[in-house]
Amino acid sequence: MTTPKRDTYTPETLLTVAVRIFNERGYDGTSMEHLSRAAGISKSSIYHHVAGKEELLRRAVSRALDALFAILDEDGAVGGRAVERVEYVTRRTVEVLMAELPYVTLLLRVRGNTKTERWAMERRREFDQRVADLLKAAAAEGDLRADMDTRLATRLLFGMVNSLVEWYRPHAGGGYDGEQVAEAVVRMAFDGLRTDVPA
Amino acid sequence: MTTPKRDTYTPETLLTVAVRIFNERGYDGTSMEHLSRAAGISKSSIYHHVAGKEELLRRAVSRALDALFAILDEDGAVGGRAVERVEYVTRRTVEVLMAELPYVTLLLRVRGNTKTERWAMERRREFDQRVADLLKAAAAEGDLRADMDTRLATRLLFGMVNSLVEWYRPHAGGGYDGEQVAEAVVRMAFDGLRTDVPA
DNA sequence: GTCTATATTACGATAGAC
DNA sequence: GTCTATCGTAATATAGAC
Repeated sequence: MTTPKRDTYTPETLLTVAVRIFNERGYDGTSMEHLSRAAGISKSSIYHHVAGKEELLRRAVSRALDALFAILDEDGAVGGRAVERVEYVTRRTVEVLMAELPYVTLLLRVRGNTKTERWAMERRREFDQRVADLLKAAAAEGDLRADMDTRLATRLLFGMVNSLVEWYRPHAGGGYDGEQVAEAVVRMAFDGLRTDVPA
Repeated sequence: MTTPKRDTYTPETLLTVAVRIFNERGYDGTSMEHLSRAAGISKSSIYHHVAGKEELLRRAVSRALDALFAILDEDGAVGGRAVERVEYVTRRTVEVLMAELPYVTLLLRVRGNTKTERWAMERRREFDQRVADLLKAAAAEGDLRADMDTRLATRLLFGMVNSLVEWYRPHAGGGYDGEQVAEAVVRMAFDGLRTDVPA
């Protein structure tokens, strides 16, 4: 079994450090020198574990993408009324985003300067398209307001969800509970901020 | 008067080119060589117009910040019921974001690696705080749902608004009308996506 | 105002010792 | 597995001609 012997790096433990620095400085703003100082080993030692900077990026965004796509295969995302599936995917995306925060953060900030970045952007677009199809189905079933374009609604909804990476921090002093955030996102998106008044 | 004589660059016209490339490749991912090729002049010619890369960034984020702060001084943001002021600021922020799209985009993506970036982030936090105070007042007046933390609501609301920079493009083929987008944001944020049902 | 040429530093990555 | 030393390239910025 994989006993955590400590001390020496593996590609996975090195990735944890690298992703943190990538998110602090941006991928392009992070040099191997920055990574080596944060990891406490020399630049050349990093190359013993991974092929280079771009492999670290590829491992990170893959992890984020795998976690996001897995949502779409869960029971709550494949059965029942479309509007229920949309709510389910929304809530689960918030949860995955918080559970895999640094990896998803990196994914959402990729600019497309390298082959790895362009591949990540393309897979992310696929995920967005799958979600957009869900909203379209919910609108067709009459459960979403008809006066709003579904593609636009998808973008706003997931713009709100994805914005979590800009401020959500686990365990922070004034931090929010994960469940509280997911609930707030769903409430605001589907029922709105305004005090309920009789229609 | 400032006749647009064409052809030769000014700091302002150069900024237009630079901001576009900054947004395509990211600020750190953009070299002076990239800028010189995009502008059609040599690297050294750029230094004739501006002190360097960071001055271009400073000019860009200043323009974005000035436009955003100006909203808070407009009539609709200072008078009347707080919830009306929140709606006004939300709508106007969407409009400013679309009108100054490349500049605001750059502002929202700075990471804090340089003094200019840290200054921009600090001013942006001030703006966010001013908006958060507005929502707090609206909640105190009973016009926003009481079961949601106002700081959290502010973050979600402006997360949604700011996400526009990730996809909104003016004049695009399948593009949205600016007014339509602003209306959709306000509708979704305050009334929710769901079909209205009697309370 | 724009250019070519270049100084200087930083970068990603490798070689080879221990 | 980690290190020091270094290679080759690309970065920001400047010098000086036109």
